[in-house]
Amino acid sequence: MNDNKINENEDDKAAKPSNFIREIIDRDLEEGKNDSRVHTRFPPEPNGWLHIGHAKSICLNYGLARDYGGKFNLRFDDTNPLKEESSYVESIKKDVEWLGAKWEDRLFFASDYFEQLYEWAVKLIKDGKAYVDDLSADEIREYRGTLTEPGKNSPHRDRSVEENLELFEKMKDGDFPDGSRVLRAKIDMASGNINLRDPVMYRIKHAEHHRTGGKWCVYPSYDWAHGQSDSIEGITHSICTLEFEDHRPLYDWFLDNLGVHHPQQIEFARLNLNYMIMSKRKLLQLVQEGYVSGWDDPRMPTVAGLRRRGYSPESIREFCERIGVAKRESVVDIALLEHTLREDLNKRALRMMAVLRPLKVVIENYPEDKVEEVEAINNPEDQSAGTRMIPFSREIYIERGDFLEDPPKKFFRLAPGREVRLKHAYFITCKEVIKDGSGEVIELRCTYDPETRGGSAPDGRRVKGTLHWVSVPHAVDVEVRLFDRLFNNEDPAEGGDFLKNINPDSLETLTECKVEPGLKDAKPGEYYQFLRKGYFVVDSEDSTPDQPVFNRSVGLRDTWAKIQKKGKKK
RNA sequence: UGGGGUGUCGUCAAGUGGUAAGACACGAGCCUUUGGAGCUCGCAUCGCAGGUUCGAAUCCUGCCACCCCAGCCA
Repeated sequence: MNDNKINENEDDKAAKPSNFIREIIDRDLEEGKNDSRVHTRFPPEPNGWLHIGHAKSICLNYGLARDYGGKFNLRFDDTNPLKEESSYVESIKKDVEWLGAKWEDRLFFASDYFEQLYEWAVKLIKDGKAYVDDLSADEIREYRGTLTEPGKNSPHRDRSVEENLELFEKMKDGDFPDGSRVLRAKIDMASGNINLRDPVMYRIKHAEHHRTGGKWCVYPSYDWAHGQSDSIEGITHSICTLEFEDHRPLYDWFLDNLGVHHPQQIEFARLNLNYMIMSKRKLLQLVQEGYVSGWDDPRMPTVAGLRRRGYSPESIREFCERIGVAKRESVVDIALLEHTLREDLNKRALRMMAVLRPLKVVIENYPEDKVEEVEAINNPEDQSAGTRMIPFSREIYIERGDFLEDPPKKFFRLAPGREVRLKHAYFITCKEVIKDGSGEVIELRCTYDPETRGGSAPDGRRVKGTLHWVSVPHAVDVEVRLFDRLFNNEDPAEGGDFLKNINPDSLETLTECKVEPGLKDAKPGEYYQFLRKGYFVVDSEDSTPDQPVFNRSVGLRDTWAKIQKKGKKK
C-alpha cells in the first residue's frame, strides 16, 4: 500500500482540487495584492428561497475564505423593494447557517449603504459622469439601440451639473412619480457592450422597503449598488455567475471613477442539475400555483427542500466540492448528488427494519404466544453504534415485493417451497400461499428452523436471500412518503413549457407501513437507513411526537431493479 | 465586420509544450446475515482543419458549434 511516500504526497495534492479562481487568488497573494487579504461574500437577493445552485456559490465563497484564512460576508442585495421580503431574509439566513457558512458578525444589507451610494452618485454628477434623464422607459429602450446598432444620446444627456443635482435631489425627495426620471451614468451610447450605454443607476419607486421603510423614493440598480457594496466591505474577490461577465466593465468603471477600493469580479458557471429547475421565477410559480406544498417541499431543489428531504449539509458540501468550479456551462448528473448523500449516510445512519408494503407471514411451527428478542446490529459501518434488541414472534410482516409465487430466474427472495433468511432472526421456508377471492396473495404460511437463530445454520447450508421483517404484534404504523423526480425530462424546459414536464407521480404516500417499535420515538431530522429500502428522515413538518412521518431521501443502490430492467430490454 | 464567453470520456473535471488525473455513471468479477457497503478490473487522444516543434489537449492561423447581453430585475 504505502510503498511509495512520494506518490502519497502527490495524491494529497491532487485531492485539493485546483480551479481557476484559486489560481487567481494564489497569484494575487504572491503579488501582495489587497494587503494579502482574501475576503469573499455571498450576496443573495431576498426574493426567494435558496436552492442547490446557491449552495454551490456559498460553499465556493465560504470555502475560499476559510481555506485562505480570510473572511466571508453575508450580504443581502436588497435594492428592489417591490420583490423583496424579510421572510426571505430569514429563510436565507437559516439555510446559509445550516450549510455551515459562518458570517460571524458580518451580516450586511445593500440597504445599509443607501446613504453612501447616494453621496457617491452626487459625486459622479458633480464630475459630469452622471445625469438625470427624463425619457420614459420605452424611450430609453429605443435610444439604447440594438445588439448590432449603436444607441443615441438622450436629449437630456448634457444637462448642467446644477440642474442634475437639483433634479436628483427632487427624485430622492419624492417630488416625481415612479418611472418619470432616472439617474444614468454617462458612459458611451455607442459601446458594443450594452451595459455601458449609459446604464441606469437610480429609479424612482415610491415603495416600502423591508428595512428602510418609506425613507427612500429612489433605489439603486444592481450595477450601481453591487460593486460599491463590495468595495465598502473590503471584498477582495467578488465571485458571481457567468451572465455578469459583460457587467464587469461597468463594475470596473464605477469603482475606477469613484477612486475607491476595487475588488476583482470573477465569474463562474452556475450549477445546473438534470431533472431539476433552478430558476427562482419557476420555483416561485411551482409554489404559488400549488404544484408543490411550498418552498420546502422535499421535491424542491431548494436548500430547505433538500434538508426536509433528508440531505445532510455534509453531503451537499461534498457534492459542491466534487462538481468543481469552472467557466464552461454544464449540467451535473443528479446521480452524483444522490451518491454523496448515500456515501455520507452509509457511514452514520442507524439501520432499522421497516416494511413499506406489508404481507403477513405466519410461522406455523413457532409457538403461539412466544416472543423473543433478537439482537440487531445498528450500523455495520460503525461498530460504536452498537446493537439493539427487536421482538420476533409467530406472525411477521415482510415486503410484498419479497415474495413471488412464480419467481423468475435470479429472484433470490421468498417463493413457494423456498427458504430465506429473516435478517438477524431465522431461516423460514414458504409452505403455503393464501389468497383472497380475487386471487391476491394475502398471507403466507411458513415454517422456521429453530437451529438457525441469529441467521446462520449449524449445518452450514446457505440461503440466497435475506429479508427484512417486523413482528406483527409489535409493529408501529407510520406514514412514509416516497419521492420521485419532479420532472420527467432531463431538461425540464424541453418543449418550452416546464409545467408540462411535471411528473404526476413524484409523490407517493404510504400510510400503513410497519416499522419496528424503536422507531416510534424517532425525532424530526433524524437520519435512518431502512434495511434494503433506502435512507429515510423523519419529516420536520408533519410528524407529531408519537406519530413520525418518514421521507425517503434516496433509495439504496438497487441491483435487482437493474437486473429486471435489463431483462425487460432484452 | 455588435460585445462578452465556452468547447478534454455518457456526465462533471484536472492538465499551463514532454507524451490524457480523479469522481459519478456504465460494464465484468470478488465478497457479503442489507441483491446495501466494500474490493478488483475495464472504460477518452482532447470541436474541426492546417501550421510551429524532436515532441501539442497545451503555441500560431483559419473555421465550426454552443451560451449570455437590447429590465427603470438581480
